[in-house]
Amino acid sequence: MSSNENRDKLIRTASRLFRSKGYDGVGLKEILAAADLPKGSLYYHFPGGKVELADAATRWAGDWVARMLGQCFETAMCFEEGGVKTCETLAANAEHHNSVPACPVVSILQAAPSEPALRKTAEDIHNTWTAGLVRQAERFGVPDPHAAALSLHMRPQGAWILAYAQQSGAPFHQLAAELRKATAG
Amino acid sequence: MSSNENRDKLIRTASRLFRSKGYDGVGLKEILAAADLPKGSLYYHFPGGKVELADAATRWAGDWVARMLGQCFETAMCFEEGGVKTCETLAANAEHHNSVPACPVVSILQAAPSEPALRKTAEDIHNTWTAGLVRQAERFGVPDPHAAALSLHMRPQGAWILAYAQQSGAPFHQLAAELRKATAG
DNA sequence: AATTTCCTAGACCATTTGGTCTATAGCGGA
DNA sequence: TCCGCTATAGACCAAATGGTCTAGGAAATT
Repeated sequence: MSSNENRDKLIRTASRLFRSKGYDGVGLKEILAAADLPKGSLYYHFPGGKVELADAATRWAGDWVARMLGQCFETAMCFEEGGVKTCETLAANAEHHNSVPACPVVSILQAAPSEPALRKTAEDIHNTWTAGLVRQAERFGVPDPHAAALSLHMRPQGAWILAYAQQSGAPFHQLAAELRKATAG
Repeated sequence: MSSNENRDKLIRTASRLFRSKGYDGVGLKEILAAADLPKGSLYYHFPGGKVELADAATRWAGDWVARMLGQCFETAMCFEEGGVKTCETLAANAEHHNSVPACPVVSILQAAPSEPALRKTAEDIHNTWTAGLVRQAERFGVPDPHAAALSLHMRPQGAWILAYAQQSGAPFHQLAAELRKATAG
């Protein structure tokens, strides 16, 4: 068995489950059953146990989001359009999978008080996202790039909470429409 | 012992802990220790156990938010100002307690897949908030009240996530400033 | 063929989980 | 005084939790 195959399977499975039920809502038992792997594999690949696995899974999903953000903004004609594309991508994903997983960072955030490592992970990922948005805002010559980046971090984040709550892509579409109006008007 | 005294203490304690560590991140043991009450009291007041307690705690906190929203908008001169006041209130709370608890609904949302009752609770509270915002938007003669209400639900929700993540009121201030600018310009 | 390395397999452990159940303390009314 | 009700008190339970540890299989290296 190529080592990384099962390691990656653990990461993908864990990410999916954590994003659906939260860090504390998922047991190792459930993750291992879903990945069809024994406990030995987990503790071989992740000696740090559940926390290390969650860390890896969250960074993996966080990178996916960062890349997605990059693509949405690279192909956009202005800053707001990047936000629109982001929302549409998140909505499309929701509709494709017929379910809305939580933002990967949010799914581990509640465990932060008990697991300091995860707080650090969440902070790192948020910083990456914000830094990327700042860069894009600067690229488009937005007046206050930092404020614009924070704004475009907050708004999809809020839409994501509502989308997760009602398990629907509608809030993403709502936000996309709103951002589109801001561009035109 | 007046019955409702300890019942309320359980609700307040549970709400605080759930909002800090999430539904699955808090055990009954911890709640009872924090409230200094035995298990018998919990199951007397809440025969449904943890779920019923979480339900009561979330509705209690959700009502607080709804009343807060009401006050912020009643005393405002326009719709956006209501949003500004809401953000400032949330920021003030964060700074007063030197900690940012999660939105009460968010704190139980991740348990929804396993506990359908809590999904219903979350939905009810979100509907209450949105309905209140729609009413206010109508009162101020906002063009599209429903869209405006959803927008002003999403945005503080997103700010709340960031505030919770970095345990700081700053995101609320950032959003308040942004909304203030939208009023003026 | 023997050895070494990598990874899987899962038994086993102490602790904690949510939940049930019985006993009883305190008190108001008869 | 005795009763009956409310509420507390916590022992107790089966199941699940995250984590450790030993054994072994598979394949590459010698």
